[in-house]
Amino acid sequence: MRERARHDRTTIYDVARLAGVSHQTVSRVINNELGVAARTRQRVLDSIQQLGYRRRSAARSLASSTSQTLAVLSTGGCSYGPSATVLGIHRAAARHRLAVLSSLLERHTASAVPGALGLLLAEEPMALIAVTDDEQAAGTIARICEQSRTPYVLTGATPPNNELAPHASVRLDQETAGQEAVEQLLARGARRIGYIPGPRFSADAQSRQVGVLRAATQHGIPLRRLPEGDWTVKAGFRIADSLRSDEVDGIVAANDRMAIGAIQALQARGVSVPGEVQVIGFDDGPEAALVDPSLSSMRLSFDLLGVMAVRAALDLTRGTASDVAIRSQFVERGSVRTTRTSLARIGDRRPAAV
Amino acid sequence: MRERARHDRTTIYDVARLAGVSHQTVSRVINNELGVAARTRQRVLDSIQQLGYRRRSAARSLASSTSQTLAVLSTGGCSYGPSATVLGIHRAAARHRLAVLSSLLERHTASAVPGALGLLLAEEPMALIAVTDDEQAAGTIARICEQSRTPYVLTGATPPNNELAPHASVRLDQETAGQEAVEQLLARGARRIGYIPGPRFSADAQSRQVGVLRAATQHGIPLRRLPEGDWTVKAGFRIADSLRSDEVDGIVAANDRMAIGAIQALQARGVSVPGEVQVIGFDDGPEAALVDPSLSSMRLSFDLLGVMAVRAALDLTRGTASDVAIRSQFVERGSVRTTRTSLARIGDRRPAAV
DNA sequence: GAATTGTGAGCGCTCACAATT
DNA sequence: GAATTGTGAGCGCTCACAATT
Repeated sequence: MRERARHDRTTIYDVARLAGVSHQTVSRVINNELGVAARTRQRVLDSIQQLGYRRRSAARSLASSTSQTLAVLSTGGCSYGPSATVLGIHRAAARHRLAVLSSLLERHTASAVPGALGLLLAEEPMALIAVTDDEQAAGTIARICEQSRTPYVLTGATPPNNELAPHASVRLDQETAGQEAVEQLLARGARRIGYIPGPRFSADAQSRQVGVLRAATQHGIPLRRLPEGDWTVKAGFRIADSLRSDEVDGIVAANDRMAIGAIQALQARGVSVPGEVQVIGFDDGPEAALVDPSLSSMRLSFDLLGVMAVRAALDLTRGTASDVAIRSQFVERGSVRTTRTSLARIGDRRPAAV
Repeated sequence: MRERARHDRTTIYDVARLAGVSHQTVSRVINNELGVAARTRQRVLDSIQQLGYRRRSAARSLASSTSQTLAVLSTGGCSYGPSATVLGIHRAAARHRLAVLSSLLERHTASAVPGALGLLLAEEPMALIAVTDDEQAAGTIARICEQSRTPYVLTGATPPNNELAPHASVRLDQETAGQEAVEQLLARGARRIGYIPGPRFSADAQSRQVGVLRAATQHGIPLRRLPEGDWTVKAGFRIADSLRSDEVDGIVAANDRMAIGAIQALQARGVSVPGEVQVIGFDDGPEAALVDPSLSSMRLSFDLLGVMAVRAALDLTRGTASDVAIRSQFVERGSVRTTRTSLARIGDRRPAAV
């Protein structure tokens, strides 16, 4: 035998020796397999305890060609939605006793996606969950996963048509949310509605816009489409500031930040919110409740999105591909006027989902 | 040879055959080792490219008993500080081409720490970084890491005295930040300063308080210590609301949220901020700039904290233990009065760090 | 025959050393 | 002798099967 640094690590062989069984029996016990006599199992468990044995997952992965690891790639930095989604993924993964390997990138670092993905895939995760609303990044992720035959779940972006690797899509039903945002303003008496869209590259922004436009069409009201913003407060301010007085009596912004900026611009010009202009944002992030007036917003269940993404990933490994859309919820706050009439009639037209 | 499902996976042996070299030479190339002839290296690289070979990290870990993986355990949920720290860790890890295995828990889930840690340690990370300001959680983490001889880095909590496993501490210099917050108010004419502390279990809250109290003592001003809050806007509101009029002309709150709540309470009673009471928070999170008046805050470089934590973790694996404190920065906004006099004289007394 | 336990090879790398140029 | 390349065992598990109760 060669001279190799002898580690003091305990292996299943040590446990087996102490328990007086074979290594395979120990393997059966740590994998909770059936067909081990209760007494034997107990002896093995005692030995594990006594020696402080802990299974080496690298050895297991290598031998079984499977891992108990989920990979997560997010391009959302530390902004609220992506963070909450990633947190939901972790909660669900912990419940299934899966390890989570993650790579968090910031927006506009698409060039870093292949490198990050390579690092993740080297660990051979059972599946990869992409948390991104950047269509280009999602495309890159899908392509590389297809190449390496890694099952993947997209949250927020459009799934491709490829079929080399199993994949699924979990998303928030942003279209319906966009539609409801407009309908909430209509129900509150607004008739000249302006829409501040999010950036073109964002799938989220696109679907919200589709819903907004659809609502306007369906209800036969003109929609004032404002310039595209980049999600920031500053952009919301600038865009709302360019409006002529009286041009709108309601504003839907594609996210909370831009809605907050819009409110600030209106207030700076002495326009009352919600008296003269009502405003609704998207996300219902933590800042929505803090501003004055507090911001009404379409609440998107990012946490649930993460949980469903894990479920979809596990389904994939069992051969089932899912395509889930999660419903949003209107949160009424100070930036809109209260309404006495029930909105049920308008709201109920939406298709059920989840 | 037994019948075993033959995977189509390419290994270094496949690469070696194609390149006409031994598997060891391939290993040398993929590990960037010296002493491989340039021509040979190129042939191997070409073969890797051609076959789409990707190293299996499980095999590498098993054979070398080392991994290129960093484990991260956070108890901060998706709130700003912890998220930004975790993001910083990811940025730095990516730069070093390290995989990141993470477990994100929410506050008050201390009971989940051992389970989460077990899952992480099974992967045998080169080191673990704890992102928590919960002393109890940090204690548990330290104990378990010591047991399994895993190097660990604490961010935000106090390191223990154990010496079984190498460990380091990286933190934000919260004491100095607390001191400066008070001094900024003093420099702006405030003389009756109230302090809203964070929860007792939080190490962050404790160090901020130490600095605040020290500043008051040093400058010989009375400090009105208010009841302890739980970081929420609501707590800040409640605590500030319990103040008698004129009791304070300056408030330092242990975080932005509580500071925002305090401002709202004051404004609700018709007290002008910053006219009658000036307010300073901690964190400089995204909400600080959004409220009205915008909130002055002690900016803590969470991102840098994460980056330094990775550096400390790498140092640990080379046998160096570091203990780093990162300086904070005052961000002046609308919730304090402007001052014409330079603050350099008061500010300069602080010891240099990082 | 059913339930339980054991045997030995193999997963894909790295390590220590040997062999070749 | 220095630079480069090769050999075979071993890391700690699981797999497929065999052997035992």
